Amino acid sequence: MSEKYNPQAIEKKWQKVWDDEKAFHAENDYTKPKMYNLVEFPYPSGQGLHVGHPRPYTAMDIVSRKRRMQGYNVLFPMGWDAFGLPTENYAIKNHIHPKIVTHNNVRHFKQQLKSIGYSFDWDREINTSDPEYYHWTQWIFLKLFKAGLAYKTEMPINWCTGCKVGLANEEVVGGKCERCGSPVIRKMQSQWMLKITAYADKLIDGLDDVDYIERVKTQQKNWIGRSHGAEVDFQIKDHDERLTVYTTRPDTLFGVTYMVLSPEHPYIEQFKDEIKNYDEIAAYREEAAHKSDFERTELAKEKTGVCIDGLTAIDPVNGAEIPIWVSDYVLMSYGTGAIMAVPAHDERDWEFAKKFGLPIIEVIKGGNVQEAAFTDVATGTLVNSGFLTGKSVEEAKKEIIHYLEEKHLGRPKTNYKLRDWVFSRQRYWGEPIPIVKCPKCGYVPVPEDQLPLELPEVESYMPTDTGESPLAAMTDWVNTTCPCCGGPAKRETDTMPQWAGSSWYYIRYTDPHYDKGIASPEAMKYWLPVDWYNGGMEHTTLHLLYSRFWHRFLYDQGYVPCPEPYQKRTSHGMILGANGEKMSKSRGNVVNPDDIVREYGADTLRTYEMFIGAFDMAAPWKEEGVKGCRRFLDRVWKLQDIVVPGDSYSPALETQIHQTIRKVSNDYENMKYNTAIAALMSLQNEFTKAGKITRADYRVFLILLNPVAPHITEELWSIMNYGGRLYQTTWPEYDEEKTKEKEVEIAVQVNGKVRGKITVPADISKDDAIAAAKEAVSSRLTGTIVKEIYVPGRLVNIVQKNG
RNA sequence: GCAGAUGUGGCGGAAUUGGCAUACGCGCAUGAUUCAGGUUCAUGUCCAUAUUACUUGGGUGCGGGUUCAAGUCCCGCCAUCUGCACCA
Repeated sequence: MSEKYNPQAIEKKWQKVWDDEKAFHAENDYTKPKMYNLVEFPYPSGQGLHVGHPRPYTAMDIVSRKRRMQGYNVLFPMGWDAFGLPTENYAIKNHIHPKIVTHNNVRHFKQQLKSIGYSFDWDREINTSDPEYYHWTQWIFLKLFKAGLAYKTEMPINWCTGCKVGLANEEVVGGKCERCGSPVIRKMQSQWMLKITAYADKLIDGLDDVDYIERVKTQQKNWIGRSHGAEVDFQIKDHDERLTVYTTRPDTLFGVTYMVLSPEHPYIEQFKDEIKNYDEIAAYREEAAHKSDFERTELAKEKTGVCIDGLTAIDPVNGAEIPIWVSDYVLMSYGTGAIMAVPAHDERDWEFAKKFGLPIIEVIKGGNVQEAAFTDVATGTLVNSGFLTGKSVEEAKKEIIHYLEEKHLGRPKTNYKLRDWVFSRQRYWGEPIPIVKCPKCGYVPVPEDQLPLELPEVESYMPTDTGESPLAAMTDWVNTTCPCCGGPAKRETDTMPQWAGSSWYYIRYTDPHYDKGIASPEAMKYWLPVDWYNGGMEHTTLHLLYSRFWHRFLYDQGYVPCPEPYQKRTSHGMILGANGEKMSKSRGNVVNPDDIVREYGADTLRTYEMFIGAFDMAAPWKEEGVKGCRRFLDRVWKLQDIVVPGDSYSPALETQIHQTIRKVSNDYENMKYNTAIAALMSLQNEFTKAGKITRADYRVFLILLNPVAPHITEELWSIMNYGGRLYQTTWPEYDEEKTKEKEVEIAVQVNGKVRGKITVPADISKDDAIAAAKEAVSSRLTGTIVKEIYVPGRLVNIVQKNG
């Protein structure tokens, strides 16, 4: 009789063996077939790992372990996205240097990850807050700057009127500061920006050449939001100036009944003296400044606005005089900050027109525009539209743009919803932006041989009263000389956002200690692109897009060998709390993986995380389910007591074993871990029921289970004396012929309802199958048979008509 | 509001992409083992209905439709979840 399964002892033992043997070291042997598997590196927060982290990590660990056994040189690295706001806030509160906080958190995370037995190559560990790492983050920024893709502009930020600091959106709760409760307003601040919009087309088109799950592609495309439309110029009455708007529907130009300016539109100041109700408009603008873009568009149901008294626009096609309004549903950040409103054919315009009693003119036939906006582009025909009347929407678009171009009243224009990337943070715990501000030379890059520009030690991590970074108080550090003219100058005190370090980390893993560049050309040529990158859906539009942007830029500059960083992208679902809600400290439903490892073992944790449900869907954590997985592993452990000699599979189970090898091999690659485990459970049930298992059966079973539960299988491998290490074994093959059943049970339906079942040879002919089926349900065949359907291996359906 | 997804037993979820709905696991019930509890093992478990039978009917969020056949395809609703650019 075997000893009791004791995961705590077994797991520690094998983790040490793997470490000592450098079992999962990615070799720099560039002649082998490679596979680069990547998971999103964690932000080492003070809370430690929660059970959401192991889901993607275990999934990719399974693929990595399997591929190693199939002969691949696998790179499966791990590191730390270590700069960030919560660490800084913790440091401010507790007066501890963020470096120390980060160090402690990383130590804790690493110990947790090690206890789960991941096959990471720890020799390639990186940390974005390490100067040796951010040296190259800063270097990339300088390249962007020199290419004209980094620039400074005035941007509104969230400003806490109490703390007098800039706040992250997340720190603003209901328009108030999360910490002190004071109102938050939008304040203009000079910010570094990266011109990601210059790469909008490349980022869309690049998606054609990569293997991303469809919803990631769709979401990125929608986020970039490319639309083809036109800019139209409206003359302002009695002035030389024209008001330019962007529209995707120039065909509806005859239906314009008013214009709307964003409250921040420069014309409001420019025409201040002409506007009779300027005070009212200024008050409205003040009010809008308290709302975020999100709130402004969300409050769509209660539209607000003020009509400008004193300015009128002229319709370029029919000369009609059109009133100009100001409303916050128009955003300065999209298009030109002004729109032409066509209430008959746009929902937001329609609601606004209804509320303020503005006219609604139908220009496309098909709906009842007094009841609702008619927005169907496909079927509509133009009416009330002068020379466009009678044309389809498509034709009218072309014609009107042609007309506007000819008269110099407009032009075709492609627009993007994507906005440039705000790259400045007025914070301490981030990469210093390596720029010097010289009164003579302007913004001057720090020479590359002076990188890394290290973060100086400061006394307080609190931003200054003026909203500048804490670095601004470090006069020794701030005051410097201009690298260009040698005169006195000041350093930039803003730091980079956390996204910076994570935008290129996958490059650094290929050669983490290289000191002449981001990584050696040989390492990049061999390892890049990442073959498979798995991460959360929540990173689709920000991190994933930002890193694709940086990579594409580096490619255009000749620094990386391929245009796209990630060949394949998949996404995991969230692990929710037992109550079906997102896990969070405030909801009190967080589960710590340490507790699961301690009570049930890492292999049970891994198995449950994979068995919990479809990998790409959210699933609630249930401790009862964990127990079921532990029971499964207990049964696997006990199989050792019923092993019988035998170099081949049990004849009775041979078909099922070959089927299981096929299913598990395919399911691991297709991220269907739950059904792979279900198939292994079924096989284990068969072994237990049979009361015996041959050495060959057990051997292949252990290999198949190994990627999911590496410790217990390695231990059993050793107990069974199969020789060597399981992790060094070759992945099993299956024989397609041997997966085929000799006999199959098929359903017999009469008029689509199952009325019986028959067992027939798998290769039975259609006629024989139908004949056998008819016999099985003969008592029910009372009418005239009108149709007979045979689906091989599935069913026979006999359709009859009575009477 | 915009964008992306999801909805199947008491619960987590399967279903080869139009072919026997509910695999696998949990829970529960009954029995065995045990002084007992736990563990372990065996059997059963979609709902209703009938039965000393292998009965009959219903059933994949709701309402329609296509088809010999629909969880799967089409049209229209409803509900829930995720993201929205300074959390990462």
